[in-house]
Amino acid sequence: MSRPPVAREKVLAAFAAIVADEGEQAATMEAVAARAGVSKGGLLYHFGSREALVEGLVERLLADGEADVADMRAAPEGAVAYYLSTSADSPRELNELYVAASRITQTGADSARQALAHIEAQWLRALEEAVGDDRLAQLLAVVGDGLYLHAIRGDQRRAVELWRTIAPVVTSLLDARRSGGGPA
Amino acid sequence: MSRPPVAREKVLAAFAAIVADEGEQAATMEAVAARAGVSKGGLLYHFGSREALVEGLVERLLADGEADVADMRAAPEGAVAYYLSTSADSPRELNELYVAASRITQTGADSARQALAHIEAQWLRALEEAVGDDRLAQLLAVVGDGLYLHAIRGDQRRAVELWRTIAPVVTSLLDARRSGGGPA
DNA sequence: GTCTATATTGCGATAGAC
DNA sequence: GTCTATCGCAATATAGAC
Repeated sequence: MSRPPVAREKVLAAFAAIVADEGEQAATMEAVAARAGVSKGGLLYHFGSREALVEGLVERLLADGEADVADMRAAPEGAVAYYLSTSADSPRELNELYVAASRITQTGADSARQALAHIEAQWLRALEEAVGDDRLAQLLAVVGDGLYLHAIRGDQRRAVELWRTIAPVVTSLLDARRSGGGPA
Repeated sequence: MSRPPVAREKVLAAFAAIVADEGEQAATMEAVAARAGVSKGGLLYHFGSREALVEGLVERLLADGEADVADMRAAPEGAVAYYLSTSADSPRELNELYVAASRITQTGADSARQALAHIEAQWLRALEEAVGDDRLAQLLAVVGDGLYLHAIRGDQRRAVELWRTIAPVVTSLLDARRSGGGPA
């Protein structure tokens, strides 16, 4: 348990990668096996079914999500900037898992939906602590979701472009609110 | 052309409905035919392939999208409120088409991606005209995308909930900006 | 643990009657 | 214009050798 077989990890990484950049339908057992460098039979030794593959991905998403929330709280640029910039373009492996899970959501895997909701709730809590206003935090979370929508659609360039454009607006709005107190 | 057969329309509506609320994989030719009340052969008379079905949906999305942009510009509550509230919960048929197209995007249909980009560009232009600031307009567009992400994931209740929560924040931010001029 | 078959199912698409 | 019947294929999963 503490040291799962290497092949298993490679299979999981291949599955996440194909789902994230070609879609779930492209991630057939054969395609995943080929990308991981094993045979179909070899894959099925580690993951007895396609569903098991999805479950494995969900488990890793939850684990990596916890780590990301910790990074977010400790980020020098602040939790808000960390959250939004990584929503548009996360260099880390979490992005691939998140995009993959978001796509899998659409073919009925309820565990993926729950895992995403779990992580999003934690991101939201960290945002609340950072801005001190739960409704503003929800707005920021929605902005992150909007950036992610483009990443999920496979247009990460557009997501990054959008983030660059709106970042100063978000900053100025937060500043204005902090200094002025703001209505409502 | 001006009066396409009724069966064709019913098939298209069934396809959009199944994709929107059960996912694209569930929308098999047989399932679509059953929901539309025709046989598989009957369906294939109108749409010779699955791809033709997708193209038909894209065409309707573009037509309905134009109509929505017109409604948005004419909305009594203002273009921003119209856009964001309908992002969370559009009572109209457009929502189904938009969600369906967003899902289809993930199985490689490039025409769906292009159609969505086309409509989104028009929404953005209408937002720009309403708020008089192109970067703020992009931020609002991203907020709409974020609300839609939840609708696309099949959790429209959550999308509506989020909109109710953040609506006053958006309003107050817009007001503050309008009266104060705002930095940047 | 990993491989090469192979069984099985479900889908898109065709053919041709009505 | 709509139907029934059927072909061909691709994908999941199994069986059993190595």
